[in-house]
Amino acid sequence: MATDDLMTRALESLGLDGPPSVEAIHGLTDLADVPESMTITEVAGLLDISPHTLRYYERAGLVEVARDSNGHRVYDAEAVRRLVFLTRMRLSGMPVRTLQHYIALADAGEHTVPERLDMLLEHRDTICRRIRELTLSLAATEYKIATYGGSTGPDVRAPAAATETGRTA
Amino acid sequence: MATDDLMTRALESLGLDGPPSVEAIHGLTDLADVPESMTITEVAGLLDISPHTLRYYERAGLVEVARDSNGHRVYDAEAVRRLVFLTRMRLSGMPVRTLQHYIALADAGEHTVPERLDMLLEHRDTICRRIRELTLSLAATEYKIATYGGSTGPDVRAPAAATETGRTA
DNA sequence: GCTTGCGTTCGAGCGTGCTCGAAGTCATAG
DNA sequence: CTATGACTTCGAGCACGCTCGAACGCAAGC
Repeated sequence: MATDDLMTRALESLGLDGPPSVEAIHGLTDLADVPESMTITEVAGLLDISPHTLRYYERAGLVEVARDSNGHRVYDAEAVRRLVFLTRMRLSGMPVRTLQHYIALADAGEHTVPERLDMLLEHRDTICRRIRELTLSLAATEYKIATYGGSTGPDVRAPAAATETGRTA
Repeated sequence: MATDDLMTRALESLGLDGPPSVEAIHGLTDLADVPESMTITEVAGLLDISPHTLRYYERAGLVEVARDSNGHRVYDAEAVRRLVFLTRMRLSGMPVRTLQHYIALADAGEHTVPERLDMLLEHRDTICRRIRELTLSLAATEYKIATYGGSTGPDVRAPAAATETGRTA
């Protein structure tokens, strides 16, 4: 069996064949419809995280959020945009510690732009590495599924000697 | 700016353009050169994890490892192959709990093959989802890098109204 | 007036996955 | 004879990222 095919199929099964422009631009711009101000549950719903987590982020110093007359949080567009960024970064694996550093820089002013840019570049590399790792793991998993015999190792060599359990469907 | 280009560049920067057959087959078969038996540090070196972690996996019931006359662990080829599988799965995000379940099934015998296969299929889907997530995050990060202005949000709309910090290099 | 509901603060707790330290055993080197 | 060093077991500790519970506040509805 051609291993190129294997990898190709693995990549195809991701659904990355066609131009994903619609998805992509949505992922990038779904923050265009941010209202003037939102409650904590609204933001939680928007970002698909819990109010608990939002309060945690605030405690961690990642966002400042104003209060209304009742002491309830009022998220303005700025805060929501920041949170969109933060959750994106979290989702792609950036640690909270790193985000704290980033935010501290952002709040420190313009002159920290180069360092922030460096952080983003490094994070980009991290994501790339991770995707490569996952792609390889995916190929390995596909392979194991395809040749499944029940042994814990793929048993790459041993074309006719199924030692433990023989089944190749 | 064309968002297709953005995504395309993002994908290209992964280095997935050419056929990665060599890499792939290596990732799949580097367990072919497994010696008859290995010490804990050798296995740790092979898998790039710590001896501590190997003992932890054993305590967790993920592998059984024999001892020599000194009470030192002796990893046979079977154990090493299993550990290769386990670390691959861990690396791709499968929880230890799930692996415990999988291993329990594998040790339970042939009749658990369908369930094990199901687990692998599900894990494959999980990896695919994760890769898609990361790919999107990568595109977003690339975008933010490209349009970097220092604000926390990408500021997709607002071509001339830089509210916080105006800089678009 | 009282309940219901949605919010608040604070600190503690938890699940995951290691990671470490202490105390001991053995084998080889000097 | 005694280090030195690689290994053992056991239980505890830790970093991370939430997640939760308790006690409270306010505002609208019955």
